Amino acid sequence: MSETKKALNFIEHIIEEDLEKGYSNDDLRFRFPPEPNGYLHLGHASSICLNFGLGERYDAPVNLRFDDTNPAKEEKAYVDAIKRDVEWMGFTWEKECYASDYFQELYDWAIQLIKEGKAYVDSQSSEAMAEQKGTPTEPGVAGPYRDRSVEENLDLFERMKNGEFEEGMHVLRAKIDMASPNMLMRDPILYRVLKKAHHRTNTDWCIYPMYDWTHGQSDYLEQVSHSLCTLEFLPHRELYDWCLDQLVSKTKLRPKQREFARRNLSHTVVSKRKLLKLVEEGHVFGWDDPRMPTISGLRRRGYTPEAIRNFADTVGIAKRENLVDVSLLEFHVREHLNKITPRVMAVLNPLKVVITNYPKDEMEWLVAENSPEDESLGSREVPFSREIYIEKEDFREEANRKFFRLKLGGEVRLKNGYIIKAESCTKDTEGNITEVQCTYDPKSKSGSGTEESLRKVKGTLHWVSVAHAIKAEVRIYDRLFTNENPDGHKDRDFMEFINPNSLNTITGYLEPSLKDAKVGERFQFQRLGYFNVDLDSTPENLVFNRTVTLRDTWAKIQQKN
RNA sequence: UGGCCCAUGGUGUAAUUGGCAACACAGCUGGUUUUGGUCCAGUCGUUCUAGGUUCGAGUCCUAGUGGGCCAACCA
Repeated sequence: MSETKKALNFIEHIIEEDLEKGYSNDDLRFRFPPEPNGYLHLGHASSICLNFGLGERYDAPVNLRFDDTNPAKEEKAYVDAIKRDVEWMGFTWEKECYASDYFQELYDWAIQLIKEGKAYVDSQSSEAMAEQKGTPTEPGVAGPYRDRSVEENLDLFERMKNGEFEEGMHVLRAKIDMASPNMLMRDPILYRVLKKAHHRTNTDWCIYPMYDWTHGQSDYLEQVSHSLCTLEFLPHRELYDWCLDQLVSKTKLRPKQREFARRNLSHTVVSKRKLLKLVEEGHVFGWDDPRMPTISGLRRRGYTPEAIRNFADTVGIAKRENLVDVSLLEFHVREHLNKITPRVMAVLNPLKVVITNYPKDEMEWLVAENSPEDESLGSREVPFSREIYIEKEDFREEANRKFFRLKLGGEVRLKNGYIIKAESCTKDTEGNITEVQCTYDPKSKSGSGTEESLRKVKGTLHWVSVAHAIKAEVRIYDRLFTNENPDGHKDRDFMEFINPNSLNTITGYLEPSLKDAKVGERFQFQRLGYFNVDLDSTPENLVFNRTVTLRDTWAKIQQKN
């Protein structure tokens, strides 16, 4: 690999420094720790690429750990979806772990904490506790149960565990510092009663540990060396370290939490809560709707894992606020799809062209190269006949020199076929063009080697034979939000910016070779964009998604005028 | 009226840790092309402000400005 010179990000600098200061390469271990309460999105993809990328770079193991401490929100179905997504991204985890596997250790450590006088059972309402907690600018005050005896704490905590109390009656709190400038250190809650079945431990437990009492310990148990999370957890670091201080053994590795900025993508939202809202309110058809920035949505849309990984690598990782333009993501899909997809012809907005000097009952098969990028993809045959469809946008009665397409009296080449000349056109009563009459040059057939076939004409159009075309449903997607940063307005809700026209379903006319296209297969519809076969597709009713358009300089030229 | 984090072209990230500010995307010009795609060549544009330390500051210090995070029995 020529990657060795690649610049390091700040996390890699930290690791390099640790390596110099005495960590051995074998000490390195990472983890990707999603909560199974929703589907993974592009933000997670960054984290996945970071953690697993570090694993690859340092040849270190990476665990997949489910942070499953809140049975009220978590489900097995999400666990399965997450595993599928990480696998699809092309990464392999060392161990599949669950925070719930550590419930017993966590409980034992909590007992130890109580015995050392560092935790107590609080029996107030959450409102009362919130009041005593103070505000960021005012210190908190001690509640009435802060100095309960160790014996009473031990007894109450055990009874909490045994299910003797209803939810909300008692919680276990760490006894740290009610006046700390860090709100999280003001006696954080460690355990709460939750009488809900857990997707793995079922009803074994009715008390569940909070995030802060779980995460660092889980890292420690798995001997994760660098625990990477997003910036909003930065204030948690002090508590993460406090929790570790209570139990870390000098002979074992002590995990480090470090924080990076989450990636924000323009024209979308990346927050499970907000994505859930889009699903629940029916603005999209589900978590894997091709318009969603979820990994499953992107997969269904036709994105490749390579494209997403290259995107994540290009964007990199840092600590500042950011809003990455979707065009960078689109660049990376195009880059990959350009290399791997076979080219085909499809007309999405048909206009009939009759080639008047082509015999009525004749047809022929023309040879078409599958990819100019990859010869090994070979070629196929496409049927040509007297009546074909071209795109409506590809014909004008008259146009200036910049218009390389078909106009009356002008010539274009039909891709893989003949040069045609537009002679006349017919219109309906409203003046819409309904048909174009052309003549063709029989000697200009592509690949025939004749002088005429070598003749240069400015425009080349894609087309399909009317008699041979197969119809398919084609789903054209646009951005989900009309605003570049729907989440970034203090006075406006992100839902105000939802794009009502993010999905446009049309009928396309495809060359017949596409008849047997399988779900998931990707193609370039020449001059139009990259498309793949949607999950909803059946042999009787083909359904395609437009993954992304081709780069369109013609559209830019038109915009300027 | 608190604590913490951050600030480099339009966007995202680099800068051998104090030594000529660079890479990708986007934009613009041109060339090639049987995809107005791809590819190739070229081009535009950057260190928040004010002080300080230093031979030398994007990098260190001070102050300011701007943005973000922190008061869930969520993670």
